[in-house]
Amino acid sequence: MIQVTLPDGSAREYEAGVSPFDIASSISKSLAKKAMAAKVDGELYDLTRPLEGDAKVEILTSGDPDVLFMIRHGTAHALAQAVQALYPETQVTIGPVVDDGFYYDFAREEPFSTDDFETIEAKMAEIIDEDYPIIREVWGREDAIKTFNEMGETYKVDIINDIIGPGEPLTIYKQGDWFDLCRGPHIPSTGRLPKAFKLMKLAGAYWRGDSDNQMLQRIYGTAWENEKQLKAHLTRLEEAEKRDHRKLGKAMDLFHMQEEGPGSIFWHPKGWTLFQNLIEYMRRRQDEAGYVEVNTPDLLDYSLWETSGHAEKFGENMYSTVMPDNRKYALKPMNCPGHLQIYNHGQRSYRELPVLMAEFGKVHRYEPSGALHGMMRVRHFTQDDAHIFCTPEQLKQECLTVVDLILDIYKDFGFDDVAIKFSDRPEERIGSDEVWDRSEAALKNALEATGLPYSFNPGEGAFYGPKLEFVLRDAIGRDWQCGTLQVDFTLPERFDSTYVGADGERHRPVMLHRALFGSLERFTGILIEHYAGAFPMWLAPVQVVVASITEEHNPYMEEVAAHLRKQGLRVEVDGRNEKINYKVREHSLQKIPIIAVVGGREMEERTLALRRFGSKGQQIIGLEEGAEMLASEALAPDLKRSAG
RNA sequence: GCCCCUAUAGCUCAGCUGGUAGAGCAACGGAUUUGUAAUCCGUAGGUCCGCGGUUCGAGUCCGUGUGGGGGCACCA
Repeated sequence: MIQVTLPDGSAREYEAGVSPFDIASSISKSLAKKAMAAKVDGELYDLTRPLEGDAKVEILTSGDPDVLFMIRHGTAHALAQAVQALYPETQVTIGPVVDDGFYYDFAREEPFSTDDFETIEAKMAEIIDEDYPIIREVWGREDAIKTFNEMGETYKVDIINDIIGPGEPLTIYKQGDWFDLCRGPHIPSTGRLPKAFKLMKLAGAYWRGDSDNQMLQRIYGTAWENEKQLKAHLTRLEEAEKRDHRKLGKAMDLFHMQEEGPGSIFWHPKGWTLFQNLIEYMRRRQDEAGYVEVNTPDLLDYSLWETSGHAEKFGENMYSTVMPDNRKYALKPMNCPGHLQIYNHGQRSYRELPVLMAEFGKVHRYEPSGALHGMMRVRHFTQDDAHIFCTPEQLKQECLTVVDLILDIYKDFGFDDVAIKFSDRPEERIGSDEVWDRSEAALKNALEATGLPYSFNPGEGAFYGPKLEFVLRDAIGRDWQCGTLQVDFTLPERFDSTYVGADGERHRPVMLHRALFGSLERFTGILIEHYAGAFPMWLAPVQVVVASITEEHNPYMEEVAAHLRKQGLRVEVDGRNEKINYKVREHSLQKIPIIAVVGGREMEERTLALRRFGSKGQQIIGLEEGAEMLASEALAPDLKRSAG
């Protein structure tokens, strides 16, 4: 007997052997027409596949996130069918659903071009118009391998041989004369695809994600339930493009990059102010949290990284050179060995622990050329790095404190939605399994004590220890991995770090690696995009522009500027012989938080006419009072809090 | 690193199928002295990314290098 829950919440019963589609038809013609898929006992299920026994069935129609998933998957199949119809020499591989759409990977000698997209899209539309029923079949292993081999679809054969377990059924989905090996499920016919799709981009991708394998051609597409959603999505992409930090960095004169320094940033005065604001803020927060700040050499003997194990794993990515003294030096790619040297300098007592050692450390990494991306991934960057040396007993508390600090700091930038990922031992690692057992347990234990939700990234830990990653969601919903917290029992061992315990014996400290912003360069880039260049006053490189109506008012303008600067505000003046409209436009485009206009009235009454970014009104306020008000508005969030 | 795309003035871009470069903004000079998102006129500005090739002739076609973009792989 089959129990069915209807969209209105009521329930009916059916005999086994009917399909969800039969059920939908028995309820109403319109439901049968709208139905896209079913959920059977909570699992997605083909609408037209007969039900075998007792089951709880739900009929899914548009508006359901699972339906969108099915639409995207169906559109991926339409893409593959269209491509093979147009370019028969093409082999298909896989075509999964991803965020906002889908992709399909093809193998073909000749490269596709985005110029082909129009042709392919038209063919896809044709396939949808044909309304081919999508039919599920279960094939025998031998048959499937034989068939795909005969067709020259070697990748499908690989999938059957290497990926699908021997016990698993091989399902084939047919639409018209085309079919694909696919786990399914699928919507009942191509005609139900909404045609709200668009092929987006072309990319290379390694077969099975392995850089030793052949490179395939990937076509990305986006697909939605209707034209309106598709349009909205495309608009979102345009909006995101407008806030691109590379674009805004140029337009706002924050930084530039050039050919001679691939992956390195030339900070212009305004960008550097922004950068320094972040450092000052972090320095205050760390001071408050009991950190001490240090500075260690950028250039050190290579042997330190041989000791740490970084040379073996990342030697290729280190800038190193042999100097005339015949010693090999390296630009530090991370600060850990430096901090261990300071920790090891002299004898440590348990009474000193924990030691919280912070450094705004510039590091150099020869990142693969293809990885470089604006200021988000560079070869020369600054970490807000710190290492916490503590006793095993202190470990949990220290982890908890770091997590609290990270989340609290992100809040000050409006990042309230932060996801935490826990990564355990990778395949390539140092340290014994016993040590990994301990460090993973310790970190997990601390994480669970926070009570925060987290996800699990198996095998993604650092080579010396497990890690937490903090992923924040920006103003337009994009995710960025920034902070990290790693537990390390191994490097203290390798560098023979010790402390003397209460028992008078030497013990091994535990080392925590943590960064909150991660890379200052990257974090600055994220902030540019998050705020779309309209920084809150405390971060803005220029907080106030004082603009005169005519040159006659320039002396008062200078007086006002001097007054505001005395309050610690970052002020520029605009006394050019231009219309006030022109000046307001220019500084609004530069997203200056406050434009203070001064003309005859203001000069006379010793006032300011303030215009705030994003609002058109003006506020008339006395010079003294206005300066004080602006100064308090310009305080960093932590200073605002302590000012009460 | 791999695949595809791409490089023209400080910036954003135009330059059809090969015939020795053009616009807007910015800059500079002048006029204008202006009340909350572009005042007018004028001037100057380019090894068309580097190198090599094809051609009578290359910004344009081909090769190669470098940078950049979109992905993949990588990410201490």
